[in-house]
Amino acid sequence: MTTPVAPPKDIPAVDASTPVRVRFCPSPTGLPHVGLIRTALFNWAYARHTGGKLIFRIEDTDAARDSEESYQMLLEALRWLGIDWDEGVEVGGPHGPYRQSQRDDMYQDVLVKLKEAGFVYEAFSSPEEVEERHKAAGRDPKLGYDNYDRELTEEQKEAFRAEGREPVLRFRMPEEDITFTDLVRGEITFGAGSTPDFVVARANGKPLYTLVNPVDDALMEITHVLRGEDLLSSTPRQIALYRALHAVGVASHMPAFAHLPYVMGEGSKKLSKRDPESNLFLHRDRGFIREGLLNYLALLGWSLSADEDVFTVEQLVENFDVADVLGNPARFDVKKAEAINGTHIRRLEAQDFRDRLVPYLQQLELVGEELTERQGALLDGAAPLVQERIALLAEGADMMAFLFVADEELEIDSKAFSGLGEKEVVLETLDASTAALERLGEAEWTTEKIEEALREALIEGMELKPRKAFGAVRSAVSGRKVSPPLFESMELLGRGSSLARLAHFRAEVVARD
RNA sequence: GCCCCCAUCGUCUAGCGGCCUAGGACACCGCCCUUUCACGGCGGCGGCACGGGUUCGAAUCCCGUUGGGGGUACCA
Repeated sequence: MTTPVAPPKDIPAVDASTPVRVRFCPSPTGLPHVGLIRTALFNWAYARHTGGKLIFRIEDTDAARDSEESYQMLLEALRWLGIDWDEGVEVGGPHGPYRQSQRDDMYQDVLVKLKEAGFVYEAFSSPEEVEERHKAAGRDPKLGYDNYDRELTEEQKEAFRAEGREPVLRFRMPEEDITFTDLVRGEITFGAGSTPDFVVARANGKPLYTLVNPVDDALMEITHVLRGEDLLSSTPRQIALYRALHAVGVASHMPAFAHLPYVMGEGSKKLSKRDPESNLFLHRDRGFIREGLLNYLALLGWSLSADEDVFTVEQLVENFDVADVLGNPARFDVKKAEAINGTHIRRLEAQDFRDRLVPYLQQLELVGEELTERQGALLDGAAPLVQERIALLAEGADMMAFLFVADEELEIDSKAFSGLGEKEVVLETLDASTAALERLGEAEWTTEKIEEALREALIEGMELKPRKAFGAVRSAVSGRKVSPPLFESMELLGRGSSLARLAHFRAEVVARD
């Protein structure tokens, strides 16, 4: 082993002319988190904006926490949103494999090089021993590693081994300030000594994130590291290690760093995996469309302009620059996300919107795998009626549900009975409606004729307020106080069903007290 | 404790020294439209954390305070 040295600081950096290579490198632990996906989105947007490449790598070096299921969900999440990658898992590329669990040989090679150059050393101290030494010296026991094993002699190491100890490998931090320019936060300096020597490989030889993340970034020639703010304080370690990697010929240049702000939940705490709204799939299941969620996620830390909150993914790609990302944490506001989503829903082509509703109708078991001709026709007619009035696709399916159930299976919401006025008047209204509608033949069963008949019977005939008059009919036909436009709904439902529901509802009213 | 980050309406933000008596969006409250609910339109409420500087001039620059967050693992 050579004499320990600090690696040289002058390693090539990236500049504006360097072709961009960014990466998304999650650990497959648990459900896809919206904060994580936002990070993927910004990396993707930056790659696409600059004409660069996005590399998708999996950091599965923690066998105890990683799962295949989680990996599959990550793929599903990115595919759903349309975030594609140029190199990485599933698609391959010149720097594979892209799962760290399959790259151990490379890490061992690098470890040997670093050891030979004296950049890493064997450390035998247990965490308890480090703490004890701090206490004995009157220091704060929570100070972290004390660099005790830095200058161990071969004899001392042998003695430890004789005790049956296996050493971890620690990286020797240079004793100097480390400064870098964060693309979103500007110049940041960590003082010399503020970062203790850190472990790069476990006693069992398995490398840790602290090693493999920079090593893979170097090997995959990453130029811009856009990652979560939680990794900001590990950057000095990353930079010091990068310099060492350059010294041993593994890294060609130092990447630029950008630390993206947190996505917060309620109050002032980071949106945790425990919070339901952190789960990307929950939003999808509630009926967010990719356009809406992508738009909202991009708004967390970035903005298109002073007065536009709604934009397309094309606009995002055209305008996104990581330098414009804000450093302050952003709260995930479900209400605003829904509002943005609603706008995108309204922008959908009618046919597209209709088609996207199908899975939600299936989820409610209103339709089967294949739509029947009748169901298709109902959906065609109802989709335009709900498109203007919902923020989530699931709401749309729910709103048109009454069209897809048999008359005798229609559930009547208890609230549908309230606010209709005096019971006698309600019955009279229903009777007048039925009488007027019965005079309409099948051929006349159109929105216009239905409206005409009901207006004549109820508004003119009974001199009722429209709200009360149509409210009773609405409750009868849809079982709800709120529904798509009534006359259109009745046309879709058909004469027989409409009259049957009127009769059924009348009986229910009579039976109620 | 130590290190680092952050600080404009309730929330997300525009603002990068004079265009700001601070603009937009969501939410909220009115009104209009209206067969319900929405959509749409109009209006309203509401903010530069505090204290020092620098400057002719500060939301914008600097320092401090306070507050919030993260890190300080043989997790990532």
